[in-house]
Amino acid sequence: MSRYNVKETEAKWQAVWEQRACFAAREDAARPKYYVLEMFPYPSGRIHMGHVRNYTIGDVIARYKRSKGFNVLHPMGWDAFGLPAENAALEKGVHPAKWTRENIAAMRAQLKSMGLSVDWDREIATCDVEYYRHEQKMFLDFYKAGLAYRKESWVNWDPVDNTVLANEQVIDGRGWRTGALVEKRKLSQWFLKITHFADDLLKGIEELDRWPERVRLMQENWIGKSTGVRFRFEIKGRSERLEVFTTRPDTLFGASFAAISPNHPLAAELAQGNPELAAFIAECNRLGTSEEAIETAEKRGFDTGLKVVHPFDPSWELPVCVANFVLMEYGTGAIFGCPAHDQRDLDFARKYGLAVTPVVIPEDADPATFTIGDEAYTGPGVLRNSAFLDGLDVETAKEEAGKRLEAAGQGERTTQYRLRDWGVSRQRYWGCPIPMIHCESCGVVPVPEDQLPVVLPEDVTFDKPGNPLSHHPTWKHTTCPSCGKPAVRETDTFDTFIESSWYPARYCSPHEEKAGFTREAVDYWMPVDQYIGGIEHAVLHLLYSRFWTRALRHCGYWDITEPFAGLFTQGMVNHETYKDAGTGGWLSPADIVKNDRGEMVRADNGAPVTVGRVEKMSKSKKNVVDPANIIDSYGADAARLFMLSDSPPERDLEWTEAGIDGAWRYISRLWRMITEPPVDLPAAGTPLPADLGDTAQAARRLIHKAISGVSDDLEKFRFNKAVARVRELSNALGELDGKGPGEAWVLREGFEALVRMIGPMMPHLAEELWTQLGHTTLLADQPWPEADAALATDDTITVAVQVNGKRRAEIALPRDCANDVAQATALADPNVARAMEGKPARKVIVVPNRVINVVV
RNA sequence: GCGGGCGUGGCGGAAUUGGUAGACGCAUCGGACUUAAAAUCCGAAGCCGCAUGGCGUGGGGGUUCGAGUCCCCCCGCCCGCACCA
Repeated sequence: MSRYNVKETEAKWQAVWEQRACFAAREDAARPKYYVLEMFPYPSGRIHMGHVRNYTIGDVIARYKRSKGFNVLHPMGWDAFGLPAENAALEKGVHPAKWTRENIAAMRAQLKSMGLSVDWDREIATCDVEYYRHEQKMFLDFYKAGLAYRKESWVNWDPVDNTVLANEQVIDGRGWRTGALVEKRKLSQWFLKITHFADDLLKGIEELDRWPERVRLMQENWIGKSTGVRFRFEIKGRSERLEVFTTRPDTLFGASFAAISPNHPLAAELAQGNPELAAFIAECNRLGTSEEAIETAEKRGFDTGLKVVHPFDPSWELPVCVANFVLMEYGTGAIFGCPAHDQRDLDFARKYGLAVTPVVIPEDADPATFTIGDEAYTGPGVLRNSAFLDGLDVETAKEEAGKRLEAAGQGERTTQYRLRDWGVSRQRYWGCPIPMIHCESCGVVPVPEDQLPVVLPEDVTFDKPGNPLSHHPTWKHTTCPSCGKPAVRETDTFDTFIESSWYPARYCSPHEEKAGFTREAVDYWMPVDQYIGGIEHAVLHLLYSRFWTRALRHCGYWDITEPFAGLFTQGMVNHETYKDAGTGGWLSPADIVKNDRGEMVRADNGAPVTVGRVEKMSKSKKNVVDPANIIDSYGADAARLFMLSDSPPERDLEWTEAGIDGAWRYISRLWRMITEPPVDLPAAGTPLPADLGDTAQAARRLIHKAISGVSDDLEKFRFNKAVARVRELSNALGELDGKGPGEAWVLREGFEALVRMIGPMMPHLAEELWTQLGHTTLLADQPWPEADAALATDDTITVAVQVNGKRRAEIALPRDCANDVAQATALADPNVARAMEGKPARKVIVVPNRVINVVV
């Protein structure tokens, strides 16, 4: 019995595919293109199971589409700038560039061991100047087009390290390295005007019909469009006015206060002469901005003593409070409070004894008795107690109130977005330099295009805290392109989301030197037909890419609007967690064994182990399984098969030892079944014999049903079902002894179909079996099998017969047989007759080819 | 709090979208091969019952000839978020 030699076989075919450049993509107008892209990895050093799942899914799609005749582009590269490289420099003294490039080399080898159908000739790394130089040019074009600008913005500042911290480096308000209390500092930073496209980005979501609904929803909420009115209150005794935004101008007659954010300039001004208010503001700021804090926080306010005048009634004055639930970042940082129709305002009013006047009465309520309890009324209704708005419905009243404010010059109807402009400056070394120069006489001057690229210097040191670019002896010193006087370069670098915003385009012409991409290449390949990655990028990366695509169109780079026509978000790879029952410390799966009583114990000392819940693989919980070890012992195909089996790809998957064993067993079984058939198979290409017996005939039906089913499953990314169907077919073929008329021929047909169908999932095994079946071609170049529609549908169908909705019998009927024949056959069945207990059928429902229900 | 999703055997999951619930796999049990074990192969199995049969898709109700699927109420779990005026 020959054993399948995984290691040798997988290495052999990987080499063959590479030598023959099987997966090199060329533009070809004659063939339909298909661009499959998995989110490119950050070169952390080793691949993890999430990568294996991601790239397996992508590779199945890529190989399947290839076999269906598409001209497939399936590239790979590295999201190579970012903070971890700088941390490595600080912790291990390795230069970020060296660390990154070594990681890339290691991970490239690991990815190649998966047998991906990637065009490695198109590999890119975003830290290469050949890559990032092009985004410097794009940024300058955005600047010219008014899409990039500079403004003051807050950063987290670590006073000990004298460095800016990213949000994730701030833990409980302290710097992650120094433990020092983080300060807020204002710095001048670069922003991209994503808000310019707010409405377009929102409208575009409607067209993304191959995106998951929940990602579309998350983006919609993130953009957060609301329409309303911006108007100005007159402040008693002061010359300036208080501007507020509201979506409910219809409820203005129910107003009982105005409130401003603790961070509102007016609050700051008043606090100067009022230590109590200053203390209140400080207290509000202390209260964390975490969701939990906000949720449990009580609505609190501080009466400033100021009064504002109601816009529709000069004799009506409202108190102005500083309130902890008003956000400076949204709208104008000030609101008017209508307790009857807004829950937060109601909570606030109840606490401080302010008036609660209902002005919208539900259609079915009695206006004389309608009152508000502890729940604000936010539904539809008719306006009351509202002067000129009385009797109007909510929508009409909103419009009318808006018009009045506009007519009086007090306000205007506007649209408000939650979306804020994208701050792209990072006070970091390992990123793309922002191509700008600061001149004392000329101010900010863009680097002239002929001086691009601004190359990130690699001769830097990390011995001083802060950004090494600022400490570099020469790099930042230059001359002003405008006046020629000495000037300094911008030492900030770009947010790494910029690199990932346009990399799909770079893959289309990765070696182009003059531009980020050529028009011909992107016109042919873009947009990406299928993008695959984790849900964690649902908002930022995917939204920034959509923005960047629009910004490029705005600047005449191309005509496309959306970078990703289809999006698939895969689930996580999880694993059981283990703790030492005595010490409570986390244990790795590798440290655990089953003892002879079937209990989980420590491998080293036999101590009992508590098995915890199944959770996302993470270093901290030690429930990580290294794919390299798995591929080493079971092979890439087994790992790939496991990733595709059982769990639907969008759901979380639990990695288990038993599961990978099962995958390996199936591979061995297929190998044995096909390399040691029960009878000699006819030569490849032997025509269909005339004398097919019933067994052979039935087996052919199963083969063609499987082809049709698997094709359908792969089209819909239902890989778990495709695997189940493939196994079903191999079970059926395994039962044939090949001795009956035509059976040997059918075995060959079945094996070939099987091998073609596992091609995308287990490409090495499939390629090897293809050779074993006597072919000299490459399976990778073979077309997907075609199902014979006549064979894929049964001509006799087993139909269930129900009596009063309960299944009582099964009968065999010719496909699509006449209803009266079906009915007669059903009623003639003895089990049916018995269940009917001699009563006449009142009604018989016949669902063709499905079910017959007799009602008595 | 708001928004979204989910709940099916011991487990992962399937069910042609209102038509035979439990495909396929894992674990389990029985048998064959073996001195034995492993591997492999064959077979059994939702639950209750010896059986005719009954019960069964988180719980309760409804619509329907027929409900895992549709509607209403409740329970539990997961994810996202922004007190958004």
